[in-house]
Amino acid sequence: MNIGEVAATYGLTPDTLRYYEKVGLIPRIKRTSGGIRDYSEYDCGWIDFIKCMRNAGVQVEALVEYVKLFEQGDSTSSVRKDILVRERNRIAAQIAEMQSTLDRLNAKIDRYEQDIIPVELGYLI
Amino acid sequence: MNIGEVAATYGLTPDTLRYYEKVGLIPRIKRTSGGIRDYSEYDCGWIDFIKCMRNAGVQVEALVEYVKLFEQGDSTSSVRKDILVRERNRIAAQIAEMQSTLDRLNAKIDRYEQDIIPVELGYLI
DNA sequence: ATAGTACTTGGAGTTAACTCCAAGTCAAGA
DNA sequence: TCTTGACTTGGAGTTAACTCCAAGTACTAT
Repeated sequence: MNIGEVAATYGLTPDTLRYYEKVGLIPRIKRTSGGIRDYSEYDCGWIDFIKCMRNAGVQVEALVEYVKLFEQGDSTSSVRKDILVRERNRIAAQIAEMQSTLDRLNAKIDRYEQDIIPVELGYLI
Repeated sequence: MNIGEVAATYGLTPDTLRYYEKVGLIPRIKRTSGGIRDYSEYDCGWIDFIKCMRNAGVQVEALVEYVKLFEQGDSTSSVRKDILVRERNRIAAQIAEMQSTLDRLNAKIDRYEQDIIPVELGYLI
């Protein structure tokens, strides 16, 4: 698969894929004899994983760290796990925060729907 | 309350509060005779609301739009509600996305804990 | 009265994560 | 073979959301 096909498949742009490779967010992609990137299934697996993590707000830097350790082999397994645990916790905390904002927004929308006249601070805004 | 106290109360910096006011994310704050910002309870209510929304990832621009409409009075009520609904839906979608990433991460962490040797794509990364 | 700290402003600088550009190369169809 | 569109690179530009700075003013404690 060339870069355009991969980009279309995963809903990214070729520029983003090159950027990801440049900063080490995905391993270096092999080139054809003409110098064009040829993505393997393994590469696509990484892209899928990275896309999933980025969509959840995991920072590029954390993922770069993970990829780097992964390439260093089995000995880095426990550090890698620590990174995953740390990011998992971050995401869980973020979900909790967003859930409470969601509740607050729903309450506010309800008041808009019931045409409640704002009378005190909590209802005002 | 002056800017330092409000910043400490809400875990923001004075610079951030000035920035929020500058771009219209909170209404303009009244000044003392000496020109120093004096935050009322009403102002703090806004700050609390804005902080909550920002923590959930609602964009500054969307909130500016909301505040602007709010200042225009009751006639903008339904447009304001639409903004809230739109942002509510965005947050709900984002929570769903993060939840699925969380599940994936948890599965991956489990495999790390069980020392499962990566054999195929899904397990590899 | 004075020292010290926190406040004011306009505007410049920073960071993350892309996104775009120019100049050139490769590959597939007519 | 030629055209056309996608690919290559290094590097510059963009956007959002702050964050910092300089020069000056205001309040607070001694």
